[in-house]
Amino acid sequence: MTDYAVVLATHLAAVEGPHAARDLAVQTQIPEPTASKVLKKLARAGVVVSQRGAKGGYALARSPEHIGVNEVIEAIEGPIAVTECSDDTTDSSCEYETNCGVRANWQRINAAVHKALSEITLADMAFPGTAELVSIARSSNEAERMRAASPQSNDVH
Amino acid sequence: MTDYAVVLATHLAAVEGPHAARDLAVQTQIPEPTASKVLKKLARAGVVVSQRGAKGGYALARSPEHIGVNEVIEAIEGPIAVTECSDDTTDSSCEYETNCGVRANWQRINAAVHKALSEITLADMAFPGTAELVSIARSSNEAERMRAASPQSNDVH
DNA sequence: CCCAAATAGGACTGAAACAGTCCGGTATAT
DNA sequence: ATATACCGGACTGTTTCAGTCCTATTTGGG
Repeated sequence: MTDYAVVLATHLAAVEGPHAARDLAVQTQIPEPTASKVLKKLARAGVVVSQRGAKGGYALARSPEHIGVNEVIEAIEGPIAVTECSDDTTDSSCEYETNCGVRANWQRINAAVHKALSEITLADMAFPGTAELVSIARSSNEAERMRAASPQSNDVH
Repeated sequence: MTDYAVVLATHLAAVEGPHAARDLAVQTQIPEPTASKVLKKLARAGVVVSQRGAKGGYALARSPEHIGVNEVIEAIEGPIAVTECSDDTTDSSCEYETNCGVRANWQRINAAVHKALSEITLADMAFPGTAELVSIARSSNEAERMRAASPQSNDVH
């Protein structure tokens, strides 16, 4: 579902102008009800704006270079997890300092992911420049090495 | 489960020396069978090494500063998703160029996440330096802004 | 003024993933 | 020999998720 959102948002970035949900579904090969659902979430999150009624449709809320893929992903999956250490009365879970230290640092991981994602804009996705294609080629070795490991779920979140 | 892995690995990085699964479970407040399961996966992926038999236990396979959290996370969840466009006969799913272009760029997102995660080592998690604490403070604004959005699942996976 | 087009919102369902547990097997110090 | 501790996998109940469908509500056009 998250990947659908990225595909749809990128398509909106590439073509520009309002699109009916049905048209987008056809053009992106995504089943229509699902595409509609995704677009609703994107609208709710403020990534796209919607126009109801006849001749209505969806369009990006801002210009593609000002929308990071993090916004698209978080619109679908909710905010990247922030494990709060203890907002509860019992701080018993914190009596082991080393463990608590880890949980405090957990947000560093989230921040890193968030930052990495926010640095990729829909403009990058829709109109990849040559400079960035190089960086893709360079990282393809890593990608292939990764593929060897375990065969499990997809999704980013 | 992924967060358990990070907690356990960080604990191994912080203390050093072999630890029995049971001890680790107690020290990290993680239910023992689950901790054991996680450790097995980490061993399988080569993040930690195991010593069987009496006086056995787990220890990091390498020094903490040479193990990125990406290794820990990928050991549990499998490699970060790589949506391959088409290794199939029918290239029908590629007849819409804009759509296919997106899928090609999808791996850029994965690469970015992978890179961000690999730049955080277990040493960073176990012994956070002051310099990096600054970067955490700086990014806490973002974190709080994120919190406002939608109330959904956690996990990084 | 009325109708058709199009989104908003939510209820519902079947399938998949996941956390957590448990057991029989194997290796190894004492 | 024996107690200790990891290895491997099977099993289960819960939860999440993708996908569908139905009923408003809004809006442009004849």
